[in-house]
Amino acid sequence: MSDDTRCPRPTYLDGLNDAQRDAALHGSGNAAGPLLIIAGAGSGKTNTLAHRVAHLLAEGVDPAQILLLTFSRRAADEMIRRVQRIAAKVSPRHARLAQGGFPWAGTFHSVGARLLREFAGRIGLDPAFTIHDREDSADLMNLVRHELGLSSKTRRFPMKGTCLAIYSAAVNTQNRLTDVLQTSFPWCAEWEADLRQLFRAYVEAKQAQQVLDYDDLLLYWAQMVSEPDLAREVGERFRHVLVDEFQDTNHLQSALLRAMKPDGRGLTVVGDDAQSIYSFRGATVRNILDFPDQFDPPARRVTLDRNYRSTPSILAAANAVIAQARERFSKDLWSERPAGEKPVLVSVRDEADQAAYVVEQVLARREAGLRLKAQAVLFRAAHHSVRLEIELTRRNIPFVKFGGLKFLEAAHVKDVLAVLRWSQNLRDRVAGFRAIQLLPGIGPKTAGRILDNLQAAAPGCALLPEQPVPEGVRDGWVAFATLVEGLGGDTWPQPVERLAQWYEPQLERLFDDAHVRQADIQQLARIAATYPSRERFLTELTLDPPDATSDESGAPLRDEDYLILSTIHSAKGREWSAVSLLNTVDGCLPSDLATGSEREIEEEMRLLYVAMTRAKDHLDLIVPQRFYITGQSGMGDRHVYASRTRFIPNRLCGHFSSRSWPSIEPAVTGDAQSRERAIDLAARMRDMWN
DNA sequence: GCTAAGTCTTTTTTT
DNA sequence: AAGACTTAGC
Repeated sequence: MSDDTRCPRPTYLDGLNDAQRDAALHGSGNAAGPLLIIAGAGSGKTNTLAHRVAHLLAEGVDPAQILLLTFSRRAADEMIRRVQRIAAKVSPRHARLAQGGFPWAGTFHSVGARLLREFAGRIGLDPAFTIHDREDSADLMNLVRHELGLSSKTRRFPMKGTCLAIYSAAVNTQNRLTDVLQTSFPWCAEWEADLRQLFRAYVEAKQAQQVLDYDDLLLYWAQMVSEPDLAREVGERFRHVLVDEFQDTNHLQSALLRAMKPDGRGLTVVGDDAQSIYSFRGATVRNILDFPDQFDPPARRVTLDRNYRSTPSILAAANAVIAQARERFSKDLWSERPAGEKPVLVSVRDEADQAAYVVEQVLARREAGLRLKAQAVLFRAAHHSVRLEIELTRRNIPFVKFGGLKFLEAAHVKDVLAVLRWSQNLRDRVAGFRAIQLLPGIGPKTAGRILDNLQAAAPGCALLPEQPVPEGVRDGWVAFATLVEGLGGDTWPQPVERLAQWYEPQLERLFDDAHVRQADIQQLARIAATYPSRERFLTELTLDPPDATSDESGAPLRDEDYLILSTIHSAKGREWSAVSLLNTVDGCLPSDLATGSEREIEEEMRLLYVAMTRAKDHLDLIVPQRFYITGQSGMGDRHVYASRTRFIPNRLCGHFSSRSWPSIEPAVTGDAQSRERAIDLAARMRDMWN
């Protein structure tokens, strides 16, 4: 018997290298033990996982038995597309099977929502529960906070966002409140007793209104599978559970995986500890570092360290940066591509020059034949790109921005959605509270009273127009109440259009830039029309919000060429031929707000690593020398000097080339001047801390 | 009881 | 630069 027949290698696996194939084929047959794939940046992770899924299909696993957990909806779609392409190579039957889709592919949160709706009856949950996004949750927290009288304490009580952050951290890390306060929010520790009371009331409020927040989607899921019978039932339904971006899962998520797959059989997780960048959301590198030894026998580990993306020069620099990290699965990425050019450290005077430099480079590369879409500008915080956005708009260069303020978070969009949500569920206090106050002359007091009345009354909304409101508002209120009552009767998407019509005068009254916002409302109506019903629209929008904001520059058409602007977090998993990183400066990266502990600083270092490893061929790290202080009157000249990020100390400079822009005139006075400035600089740096 | 104006705090990354 | 809270005025 020849080797070939004993180990037949299906041709659809031909494109993989040895390690990738090893991962794809792991545990062929039924006895697939737990598998950890450490997949470095650009090592073909998605491809490997997609092959593994296709291989499972080839072995006869039904797509409905595969639970595929990814970080974002977009990642899930991409994965499924690839699986379908590979399955087409296996056989026509498998192609059809894959074409039918994977019902259980998505984010932890969206899969959680689906499971909970299905099992709602058995865990005492209303199957029609609504889902609050972060801002809704913060609003509810605020409501409760006021009701408990915590806002009028003599010493200032933490604000709604902080309260929610503390609550969320406690839930996601599964730590005690005391510990969470101690480690992450020491300045709020004095409020522990009040916070505990607040959180208890917050949970009760959610339950009274049949509302779940993001954390609940995981928490209820975890609670559900902590019941042995349900755990077995859910665990058996999914013969295979595959988790992407495992380094960014939190304690709660790993607990829930373990509950479903106690012995790890059928469990595959993929990740890269060097790219863990979500600890602010409770994610912990420990999940991936400790994964193998959770099981007996321990999980098999496969490392993918061959990089197919970047030039060796870029990889060498990125490896040198991440080598400074303290704890990780050691791996250095390698590549067989030609060396390429070193990453460039570009020194510019200020943010205005930074924007000008980026535009010049982007245009030059486009002249050289590189499409805008193959280029990206990355940054730590969404507002870092403001200058550049202005410059791009002025120069008529189309761009799309990822990350930062979402379309759905804009006040006017939230207003319309609040009315729509309230019309669906009049007991939704958060939506109602916001919706009712849209009427001029009605504030928190009247709104609260109306909601109390509705709560007390029997379900059904016949009495809405009769609610007590101040005299001058009567007519407006009756018109509004009638509209809200009528929305349920219209066929979708009529309600959104009627609502938009009603909202227009409010828009004029509330905002100076009403016409810009009006465009967003129309955009919302267009998005709404792509959903089959009001219910589906409202529930699915919270979990899968549209990606990019429709900017004033006008959203570029799909087939048009445009430049990508993105926060580093939103750039996860993506790649471009040329990447420019803005503000590679201490204070921005690491962010001033994240230098509290060594753990936070390490995460900022990984952030730089993630940014660098997005680049295939060209990488510019831009270092503005000074920053103007915002908030000063008129054309103030107050500024601070910044220095290159601490993650690229001098001893690593050999991995980079350096340049200044605009190029320094070789004038005799140049040196003297710059030295004088340097002395000045040191004094100012000290002054910053006075 | 509502709104508008003024003061003080917080300020990132996202499902 | 925005949001939360307080205070003054209608």
